[in-house]
Amino acid sequence: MADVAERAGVSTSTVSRTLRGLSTVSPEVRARVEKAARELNFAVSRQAASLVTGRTGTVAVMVPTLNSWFMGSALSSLAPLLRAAGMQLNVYEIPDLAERTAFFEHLPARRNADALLVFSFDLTDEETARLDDLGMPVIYVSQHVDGRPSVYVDDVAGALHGTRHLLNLGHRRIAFVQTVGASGFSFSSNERLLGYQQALTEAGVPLDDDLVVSTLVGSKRAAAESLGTLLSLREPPTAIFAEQDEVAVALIWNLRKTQIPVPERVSVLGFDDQPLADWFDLSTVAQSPSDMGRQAGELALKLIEDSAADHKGHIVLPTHVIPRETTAPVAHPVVRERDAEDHG
Amino acid sequence: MADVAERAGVSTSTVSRTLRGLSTVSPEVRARVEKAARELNFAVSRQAASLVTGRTGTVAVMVPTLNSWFMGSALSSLAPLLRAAGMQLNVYEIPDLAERTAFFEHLPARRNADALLVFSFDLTDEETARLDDLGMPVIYVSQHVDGRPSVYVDDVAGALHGTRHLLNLGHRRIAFVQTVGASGFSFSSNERLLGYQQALTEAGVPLDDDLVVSTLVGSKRAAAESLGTLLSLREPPTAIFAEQDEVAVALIWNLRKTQIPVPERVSVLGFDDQPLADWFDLSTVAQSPSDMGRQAGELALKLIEDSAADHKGHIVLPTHVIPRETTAPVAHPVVRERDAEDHG
DNA sequence: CACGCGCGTGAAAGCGCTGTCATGAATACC
DNA sequence: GGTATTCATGACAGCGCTTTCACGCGCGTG
Repeated sequence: MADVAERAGVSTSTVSRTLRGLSTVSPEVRARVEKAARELNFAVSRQAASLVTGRTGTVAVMVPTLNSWFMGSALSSLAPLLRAAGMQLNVYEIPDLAERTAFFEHLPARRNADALLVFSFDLTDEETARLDDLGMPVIYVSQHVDGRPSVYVDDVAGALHGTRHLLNLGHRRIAFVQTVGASGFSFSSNERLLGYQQALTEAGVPLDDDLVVSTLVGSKRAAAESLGTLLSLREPPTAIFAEQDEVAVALIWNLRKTQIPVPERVSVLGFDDQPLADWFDLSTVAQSPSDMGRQAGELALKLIEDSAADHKGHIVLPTHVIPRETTAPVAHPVVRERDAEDHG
Repeated sequence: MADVAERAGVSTSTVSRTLRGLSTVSPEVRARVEKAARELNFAVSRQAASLVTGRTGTVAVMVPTLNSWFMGSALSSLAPLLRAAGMQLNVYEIPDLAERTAFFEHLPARRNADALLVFSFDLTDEETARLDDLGMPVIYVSQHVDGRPSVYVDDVAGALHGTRHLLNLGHRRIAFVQTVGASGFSFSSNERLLGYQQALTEAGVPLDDDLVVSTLVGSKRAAAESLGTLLSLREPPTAIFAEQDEVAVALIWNLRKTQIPVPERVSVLGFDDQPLADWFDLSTVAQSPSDMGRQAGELALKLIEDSAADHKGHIVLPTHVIPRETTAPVAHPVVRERDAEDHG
């Protein structure tokens, strides 16, 4: 910076003021300084600046993985927003328990960021408490923590609407396929299950535990097993609601393999609306991680700007049912009508 | 740090030495300092440290998007590697030309990182030159730049082997579908085309410009148009080699829609081997972005460690043909045999 | 017993910025 | 026309750390 100052024939104070866009610099001087800075290829060291301002100009995000549609979309909308605000984006990928423990032990983000966005972790109370005295705003994304700023999708409503869609098509035997996935990654399982159950109850359809199965995400084989369980029930489902598109697609893949037509014989509904869903013409419940990323980013910037704001409200995002080609009216209306009479 | 020093009854120098693990600290003092640091929940400020050491403990990556299988995989393998080395990961997402210009104008990474990984950009000479005097190791990933450390996949060989696979199945009319995508994002188009041409030439099959078409990535409609072009040729292809899995899948989607059986009537071969390929049972040429990320990360750490190393060699990664269900022997061997006689 | 040497430690000088305060010039006011 | 006021600018302290250098102690050596 001294070099720039010398070249422009001013003091470092003036250079600093110019480069930070303060208004108390005369236009000619500003021009001179900017020219010098450009010529010398100068960029302010955030490190040095942060030392005195106490602000790092960095937002840290803690994510379970970078390799997923969900995180990709969320970060992809978050990043430009931060850049526009002159902030850097620091990523902590915490894929397993060991890393997680290490993270909470050392809190490497401490003093190295102005805010932390925690994505999709089911944190323990201890962990949350640890983040509380991190000395910076912490925003919980894709999860809700009482009394802390959170941004998340309304999974209950999403599953409720999805299930209603199937009910409206005449289905009564509706299975729900839960996901067991990477540890520590919260898939909001319970909330989605809850919405499913709520819709059934509301429609007067009794809950049947046999219709709720779990499967491993990303495994065709595991999907085949779950499918087998459902298809070998005394009264198999006419529709399957999978908690995640990937699982829905795995089910469809197996159904096709077995020559069971979708949706003629079995309707399949997903949840997420990731690109894969479109490729498979999968009916699904859409959520928007990019909206989530954006909202979370905006909230972070707001809290950094004005830490007194102390926003503790939750931002809840909507879902939308997207009917495509894998859901259709139930195949045997006659049987259904008798059911209806039973309940009437 | 002063607090820790006071509590432990030593000078800040000693605290600094202890916390950095220097050996010139007596065991008793070390224990005292560590205890004090733990009690005060103290963590060294990287900012302040970097001010004097000149090292930021940060690696910057410049990526065109975060929302893609390729980037997700690459970063997902890069991140833990950096964390293990005590480095932070700083992400610059440059999705469009405006951001790109801004990035090269201000070079925000300057002095805020110890190394820069540039992913998948087709940089101009000017831009490369600009990065040259960034004052830190710059590693080019998924692209090669002469005289600069680069890590990339051997696209020519990949396309060569992919095309050979189709040739070996008896195909002679093999189309190649190029990708026109997000601007600034390099898909190595030319290299893959080159490999394709090389294989044909090597097999004595004349190049036919009609068999090379371009399409927009991620658009079913665009794929339909390209497909239409190929299917309305006087002598349509019996196999299609798409430069990217996503395009291959879009082609298959359209072929199925039109009741043209894959691979019985037309073989389709992709390139990338992203998860989508597996879902569609797509035969493809596999590359490993996670290997790429790892190699690039290791190279970055090496260059940071020992800037004298001045590694300018290129790391070239292999590809593998993965035959699945969308490539099969050509349908009309009779015609082919006559062809073969023609060339004999 | 004197001397030199290594070892553990502390004092102090910055690293590159920002922010306060002082300064002087230009403008405004009575 | 003299004083008050604004305004642009510069000098300088200090943010929290690392790193040199100097110091003093205890040891081995001649």
